[in-house]
Amino acid sequence: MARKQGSHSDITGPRVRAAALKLFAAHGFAAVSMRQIAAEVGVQAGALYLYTPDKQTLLSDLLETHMGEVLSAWQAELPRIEARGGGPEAGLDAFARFHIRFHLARPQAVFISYMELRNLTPENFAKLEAMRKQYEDGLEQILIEGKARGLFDVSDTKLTTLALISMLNGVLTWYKPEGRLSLDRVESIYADMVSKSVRAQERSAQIA
Amino acid sequence: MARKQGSHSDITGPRVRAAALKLFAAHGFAAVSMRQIAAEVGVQAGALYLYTPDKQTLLSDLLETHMGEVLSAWQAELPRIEARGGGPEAGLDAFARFHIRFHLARPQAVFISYMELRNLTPENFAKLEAMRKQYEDGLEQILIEGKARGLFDVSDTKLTTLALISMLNGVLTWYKPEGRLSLDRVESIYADMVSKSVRAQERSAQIA
DNA sequence: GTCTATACAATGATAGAC
DNA sequence: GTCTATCATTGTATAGAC
Repeated sequence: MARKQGSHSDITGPRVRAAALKLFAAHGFAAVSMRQIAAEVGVQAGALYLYTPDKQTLLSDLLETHMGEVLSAWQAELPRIEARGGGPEAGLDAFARFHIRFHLARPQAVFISYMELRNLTPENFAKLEAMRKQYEDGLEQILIEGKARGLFDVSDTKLTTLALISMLNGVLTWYKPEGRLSLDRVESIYADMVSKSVRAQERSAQIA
Repeated sequence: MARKQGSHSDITGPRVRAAALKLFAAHGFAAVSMRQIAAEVGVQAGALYLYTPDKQTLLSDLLETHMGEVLSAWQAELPRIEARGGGPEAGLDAFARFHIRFHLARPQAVFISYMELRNLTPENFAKLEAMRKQYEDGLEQILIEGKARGLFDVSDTKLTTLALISMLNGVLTWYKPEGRLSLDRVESIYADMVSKSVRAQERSAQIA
């Protein structure tokens, strides 16, 4: 029989995206059906097409929204770095802590951002790649400046940028909020490893 | 004993696994159909079931074979570490270089080993996790020994193990054999970052 | 051992009733 | 705006011919 008649487009739209995000993160884009998403929302499959032209667009909207949030959140972080002196060391520490904190607060969006890129159309993929590159460039600039000042010993800033981000992303694969380590502790350990891995050697014995 | 004209089980079996590996890595387990795998091999879909009971087993066989190769290859590497003195510093360097080299030689298998774990049945997943843990323990033992000797400054060996492996795995996302950096160079840069990120501070100025 | 043929559920997406 | 009903297609897997 006829179920609810109410107009819910303003609330159902976000719920559709939330359900898709949750299910894509849990099972993968290709493994999740529109019917599953609809069931999670509590509507029929056909109703989803009021909120997205197709499944592919639903995915790319989630990814673009996420990367947009990453970029603007990092922009918002920059004044805080200046307040700490603004040098490359402060910047690198801030980047590591920001990355850990922000990503752990949005594990599902981060997860699909790294897993489901290949399910995007070439156009959508290119747009996401450009945003990701912009974020990476923020870190690389810090490395470049630190290297120029002799603070960092980095032979290849591009490679090092990617290596550091990979290390930081790894936290997603194991971190559990109820685990033995607090978020602050995890942040500090990672920030310390990042810092040490690029720091120029103080004059002292090298290992053989 | 009637001779058959197309007896190829000894060659078709490996080709089925090779095709599945290639397609799973390229598009994801859930996105690849048995029909696609069959087309890649050049047989009909039904013929695949001569070589695997089902799609899920095809995946878990690929992953278990790969992890078995990782473990035995690392075992084979241990004598080489002894030859270099056998200390934690030599061990850590050897691990980083081994991991980079071995993984870059099998990018597809490594890729699905990290991406498709969630598509395994709980039993198959548990088996794979145990093998992965065994590999990680090899690295953690090096860190534990280095920490005990005062060579490494590592506050949490488990977390550091995961962070280092994440960093090393990252090479897969960007390395191209025809790129601007040689494999040796990449190996060296990563091994250097790994080494520095855990090395105990020589006495000298700390950053503020 | 490999094929064709097929079973039969599930998929993404659309049309039209209310 | 949501529903039911439906479309063409594709999914995994099996049966039986040769």
